[in-house]
Amino acid sequence: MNKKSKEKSILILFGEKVRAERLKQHLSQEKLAEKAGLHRTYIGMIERAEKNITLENIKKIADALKVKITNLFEEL
Amino acid sequence: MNKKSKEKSILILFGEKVRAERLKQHLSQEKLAEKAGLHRTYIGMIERAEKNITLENIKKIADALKVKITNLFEEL
DNA sequence: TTGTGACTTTAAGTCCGTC
DNA sequence: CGACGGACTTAAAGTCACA
Repeated sequence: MNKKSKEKSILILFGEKVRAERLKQHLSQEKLAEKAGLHRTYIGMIERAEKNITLENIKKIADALKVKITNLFEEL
Repeated sequence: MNKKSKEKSILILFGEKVRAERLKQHLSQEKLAEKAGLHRTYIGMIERAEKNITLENIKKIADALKVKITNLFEEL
């Protein structure tokens, strides 16, 4: 899986969801990273769909945002 | 993340969901692997929660099972 | 048909920084 | 605050032989 591939993928949709929810709560990437126990640069990479996130980290982010995982995949 | 850790995690719940759905459709791990474009043993590892699956592979499996991703996280 | 250990390759994920 | 890069460590991806 190439880091630079442009396919309109689930990763992009997921990143958009995370960003939208983060902004709605007025959190910086740094704050969200802190809450999720992840690194600040990594949150940015997820939002830009540069990394293929694992299930456990999906859960950490969902928890940090206080949303259900299903909310992050709504129209899928 | 230790392969042997016993934490009742999201990985276990996900594996159970996949197995339940696979059996409901009377598919072998091998058949599902073929449909998903993944390896036979890998599907087994996912069902037994030995691998922290990434989002793209979650999608492949959901597609192969013809279910929505949200269905695989229903009561989360 | 599935589980498991061993294994190599690739990518996830961290941490430093600059713009 | 966020995008992005380089270098790095750890873990996932992916495969195999055999139980």
